[in-house]
Amino acid sequence: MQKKTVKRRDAGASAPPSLQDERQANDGEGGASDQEIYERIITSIMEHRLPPGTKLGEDKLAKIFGVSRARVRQVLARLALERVVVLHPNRGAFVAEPTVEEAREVFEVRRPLEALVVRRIVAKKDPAIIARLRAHVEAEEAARAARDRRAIIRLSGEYHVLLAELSGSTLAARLMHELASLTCLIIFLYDAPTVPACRDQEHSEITQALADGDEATAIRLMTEHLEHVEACLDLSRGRPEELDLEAALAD
Amino acid sequence: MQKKTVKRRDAGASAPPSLQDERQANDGEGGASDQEIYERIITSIMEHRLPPGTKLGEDKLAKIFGVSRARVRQVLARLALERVVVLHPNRGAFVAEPTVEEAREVFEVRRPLEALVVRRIVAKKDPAIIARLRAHVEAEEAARAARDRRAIIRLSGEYHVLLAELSGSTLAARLMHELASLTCLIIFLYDAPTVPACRDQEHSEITQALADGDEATAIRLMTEHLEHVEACLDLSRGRPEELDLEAALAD
DNA sequence: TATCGATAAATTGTCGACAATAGCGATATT
DNA sequence: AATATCGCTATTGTCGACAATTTATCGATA
Repeated sequence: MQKKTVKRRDAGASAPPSLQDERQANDGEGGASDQEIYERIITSIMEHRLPPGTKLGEDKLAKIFGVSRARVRQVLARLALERVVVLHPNRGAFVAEPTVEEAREVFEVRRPLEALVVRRIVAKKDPAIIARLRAHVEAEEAARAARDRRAIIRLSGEYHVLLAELSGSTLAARLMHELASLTCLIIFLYDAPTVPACRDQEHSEITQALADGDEATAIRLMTEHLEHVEACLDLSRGRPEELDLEAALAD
Repeated sequence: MQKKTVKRRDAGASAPPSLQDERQANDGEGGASDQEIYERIITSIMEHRLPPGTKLGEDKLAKIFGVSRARVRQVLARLALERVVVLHPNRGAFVAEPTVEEAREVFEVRRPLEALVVRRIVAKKDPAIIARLRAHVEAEEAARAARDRRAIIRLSGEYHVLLAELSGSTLAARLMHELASLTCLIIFLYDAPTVPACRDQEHSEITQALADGDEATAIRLMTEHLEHVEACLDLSRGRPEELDLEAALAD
């Protein structure tokens, strides 16, 4: 057992704010750190490569990431606390399937939280913040131009996380990270087939209002943006499976 | 004592099966559940029996609760994710010491969140909810009459958690639970020696406004309540230790 | 005597092994 | 032939032991 694993785990309490999508070849051999495993899993979930309901077997993940099962277990526990996965006792971990109620609650909490973030950003009046926001919006537009739907959804959520991080409130950033992950799951579960594709435009407009220091407009645009996203969802019916099951039994 | 090179710890042959009997270690069963351990620790933290900065040794907690270290470790990890404890790598777990910035962020997020909860409660118009709130306020008054300052602080925070739970939003309840725990830590760290003792009164008034279905008044009272609590704190200076250290070094 | 270095002790991090439980398939029975 | 029961397998839950790192103590030396 002479693995030269010189893992530097610095500051477990500080979450790296920067979000990077590096698909490093740590599959099979070479250990991955907890943070890497966490980000790989949650990115896959946000991009819907792991659909809601997917079983996340501990042994399989351990093999995939080339680490021990205990490590995977820790990451799974963290994801469960963030409600991105659910843990069934003695059954294992599954990608969460938020109910309609939970979906509404997420948007309900996000509205005032996003307004708070916007107020903080406007109060800062920092050109560097605007620059980073513009760069992110450009990345979103690039993904949209490339028709990379998965990246579009993920980047769209990450815009709000970036906003919260740049606002300077670590608490708001943490909450937004969790809510954005859940929102990605919700969108994939309930989004109507017709993609509105209006979100990039709105992110750009919000960024512009922030650049102008127009707080009222920024908050209004943000609120409308969230309402648009929620309106594009089909929350009138239950989960697909539940609906199918009910319908099948009704016949 | 002729233990010169004793590396194995099982050499003593002291049977560990029933060491540290389970007098108050476990809450009734042969072993404490994760949830029980979690609640015991967080209640102690909220009541300031575990002051900020206290080291939470894994082995000690394992002995105290009569469970294995792995179990304690899980609970500690959960508390760390809730930011009630901080984990220093290779150093252990400590009760968190929120900074002034973090304290302000907590109140900043609580304000709109509490308003959201109040709106939900008013919309429900459920007499059972009012009854439970009144019962809780009575418990607060009883603790106040008994001069049980620790219980007062804990119950004061739990009033808001109860409010969020009764509002029907599991998400809001979860967030409020975390924010209330942090608020308890903040109050113990920064509360001025002069106890205002105005909180019970305000909880009662808020409950009355909710009973009347007066949303505007309830939100106003709640907002003012939070502002009062925050105003009673001494957030103008840093943490006591930091302040002392800085002052000492300045000379 | 004070500072620096080395050794010792205690605590945390990690892992593999064992036990328990749920799911599934085979089998036998009505 | 359909169903209920029993046993098997695969996966999760738990634990104790080992390794690594930090902290404390002690001794040597200038």
